[in-house]
Amino acid sequence: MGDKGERTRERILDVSQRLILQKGFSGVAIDEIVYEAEITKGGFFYHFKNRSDLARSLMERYLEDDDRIIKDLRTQSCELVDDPLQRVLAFLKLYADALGQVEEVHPGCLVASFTYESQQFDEVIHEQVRQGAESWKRLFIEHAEPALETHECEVSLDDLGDMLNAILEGGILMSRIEGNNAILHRQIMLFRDYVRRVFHPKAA
Amino acid sequence: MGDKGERTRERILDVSQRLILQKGFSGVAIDEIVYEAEITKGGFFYHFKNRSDLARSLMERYLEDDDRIIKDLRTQSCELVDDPLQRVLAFLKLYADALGQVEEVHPGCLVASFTYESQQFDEVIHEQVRQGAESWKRLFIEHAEPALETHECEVSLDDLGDMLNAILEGGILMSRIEGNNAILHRQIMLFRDYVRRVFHPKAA
DNA sequence: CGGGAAAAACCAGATGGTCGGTATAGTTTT
DNA sequence: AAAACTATACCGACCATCTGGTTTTTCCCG
Repeated sequence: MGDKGERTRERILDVSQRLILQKGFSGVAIDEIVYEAEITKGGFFYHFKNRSDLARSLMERYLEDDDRIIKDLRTQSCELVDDPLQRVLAFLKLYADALGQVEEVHPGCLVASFTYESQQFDEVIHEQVRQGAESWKRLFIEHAEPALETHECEVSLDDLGDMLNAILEGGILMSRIEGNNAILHRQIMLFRDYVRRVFHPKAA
Repeated sequence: MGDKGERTRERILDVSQRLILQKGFSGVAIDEIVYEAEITKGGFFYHFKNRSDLARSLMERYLEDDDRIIKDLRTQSCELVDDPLQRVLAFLKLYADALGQVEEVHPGCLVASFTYESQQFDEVIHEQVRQGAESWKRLFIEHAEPALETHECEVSLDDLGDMLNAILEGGILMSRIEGNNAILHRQIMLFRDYVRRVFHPKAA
């Protein structure tokens, strides 16, 4: 199988992502990536045209992975319960567990990292970041929409989608600052509690 | 007044903060700061020992400013209403308006910026960041505590404090991504709505 | 199935540039 | 006279990128 190159490429991406989330994109030298990935500089530039290309590839992979994870949890939640609102609540519990119940602290979100260095990147990456955030929001909204058939919601799903994104990003940040991943878990559960409170069964 | 030096120092800090929030700490060269602040390199190093010193001074000033702003809003809210819970809600409305009702998008938070480049900084700055986040949280908790005399709260104030921090940081991030500061305003108002829902008057 | 050419994957090293920081000597402002 | 700079030069480290060569893998032909 001709996947040796692919494996090296993935290793470069893994190492890069880890380093970037700790030091910021501009704070990571290619020399450092090359050293940690146990390749040479030539090897790096065989796989990536330049720094920008690395950034674009990283974000692409990150968003794809994230999308898959969220969709998996959504599917799981649908298999667990039938009621649309309960599915949303189950989904949020699964999400909280997935992100918050690991020992180590969350490594950070590439979307946040790149946003705080936005002027270093070209318009292609800005668009990737926007699409990513919008995609997360839409996944939540689509999952929550069926619940509107049987329930009234006091808040717009649009605002709730933004709120989930904000809580996630903010929760990751606070967890990193405190070195305590439990914060992230609890914050998602608080959001879940809020969702529970703003939905009311429709009076038939 | 012998504050010419102080004014230059402040100008350097202003320029640095603006640039860092756009490009990240590692992404900003001292040469660039020097150019934008219309001084020379010698002038820069007259005011700051080195890069680390700049970072520490920036964070120090940022936290002091932020602390003052929050305390002002808290005082304002106390002048507006008497009921402890209403004061918290008024405070959050004032906060939302202050941060969210400006035309331009929020420039970003230095605490978040530094956290996403944490490995670039020494332990002194890590401690500043931790203290900063804890300070914001404590200011909210102290402001909300009197409400517990007359009301029951279904959620711990500790968790609510973390939630406010998370919503703020996450809201700032989402606003920047979308280029729309209204998101930040609405997210703080959603948090306010949550606070309203978890507090119940005590049955005398 | 095996050898060999082509293509893919990777290495070693050089280049030109940038950056943080230092140093020095002088000038303006307070 | 002290504080607050300017002007300029310099250094060593670092850094992105390129060139040209080498190894490894693939795969096709016999």
